[in-house]
Amino acid sequence: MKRTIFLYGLALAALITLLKFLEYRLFVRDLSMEFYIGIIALMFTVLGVWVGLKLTRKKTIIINPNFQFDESRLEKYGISKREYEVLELMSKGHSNQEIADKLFVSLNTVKTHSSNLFLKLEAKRRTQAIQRAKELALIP
Amino acid sequence: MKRTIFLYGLALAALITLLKFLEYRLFVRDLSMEFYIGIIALMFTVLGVWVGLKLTRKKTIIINPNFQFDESRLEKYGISKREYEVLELMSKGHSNQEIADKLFVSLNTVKTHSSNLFLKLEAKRRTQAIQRAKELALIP
DNA sequence: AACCAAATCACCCTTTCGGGTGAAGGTTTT
DNA sequence: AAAACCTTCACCCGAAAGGGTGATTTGGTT
Repeated sequence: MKRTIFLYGLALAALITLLKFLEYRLFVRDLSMEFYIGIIALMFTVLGVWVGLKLTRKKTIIINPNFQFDESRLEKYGISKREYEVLELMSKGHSNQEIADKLFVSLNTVKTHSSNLFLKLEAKRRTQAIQRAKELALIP
Repeated sequence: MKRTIFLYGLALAALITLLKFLEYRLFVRDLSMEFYIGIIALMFTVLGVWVGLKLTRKKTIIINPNFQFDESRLEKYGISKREYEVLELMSKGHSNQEIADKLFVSLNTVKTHSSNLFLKLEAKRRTQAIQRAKELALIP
């Protein structure tokens, strides 16, 4: 982060130097105003894109490839064991009926669990719930 | 994506209008050159940051950092570009209607694409298709 | 004993999904 | 030109999913 800011300062300094040089050329010679403005706009756009990239790249790494189950995370979101079992099967692509068969409960029960899951994970659909759960490292 | 580019164009147009206005003020009145340059630099930096953010936001959602997109895999399963776009949005938890809105096509079109996807991925449900696609390293 | 959270199930109703089929327009390949 | 493929869209219909509400049982806590 500090390095990014340092590099940003460096780039800024370089830009200003270049600008001053261009400014000199502008007033002494034949460079048109439009060209000058264009250069400035281009340079600062590039600079802005670069800064934007630098500042957001970090968020990419937040999530985990090597999954480690952590029960405290479940408590954090108030997800019970049974709900978690439903969530796991759900993420593997099973239908509610299949989940009901595997857990030896009725279809209605699975629906209740999944409804509660959606509330706790702030999801509207099961695919969204799965996505959320992965982001929260609840499931691999 | 198309929307981003469109908005970018719009923002650019607005900026240029503002620039022309400032340019007028500069030559007719009392605005200093430095001030003018500063405004331009600032505006285009902001624009650049915004564009940078827009272009990288997608990568923020990636769960598996060691994912490498490989087009040959898609060909292996006969998945077209459009179908792949649907698959991506699907895996992010969007409904068919939401996907249709994002891709600027009708709900029926999305259904067709997803049906074809299920055939090609040998899946019965969208959750299963997502699971399969991840196993096949088609999506992160 | 009283209380509470979890788990179970039911019923009703709406929305979303998914399968099947057909079709039109466009591009690429043969 | 014909064939093959992609993309787009439509209609119908049944299956699955999801929301809301209420009820019962059970195990653990107070």
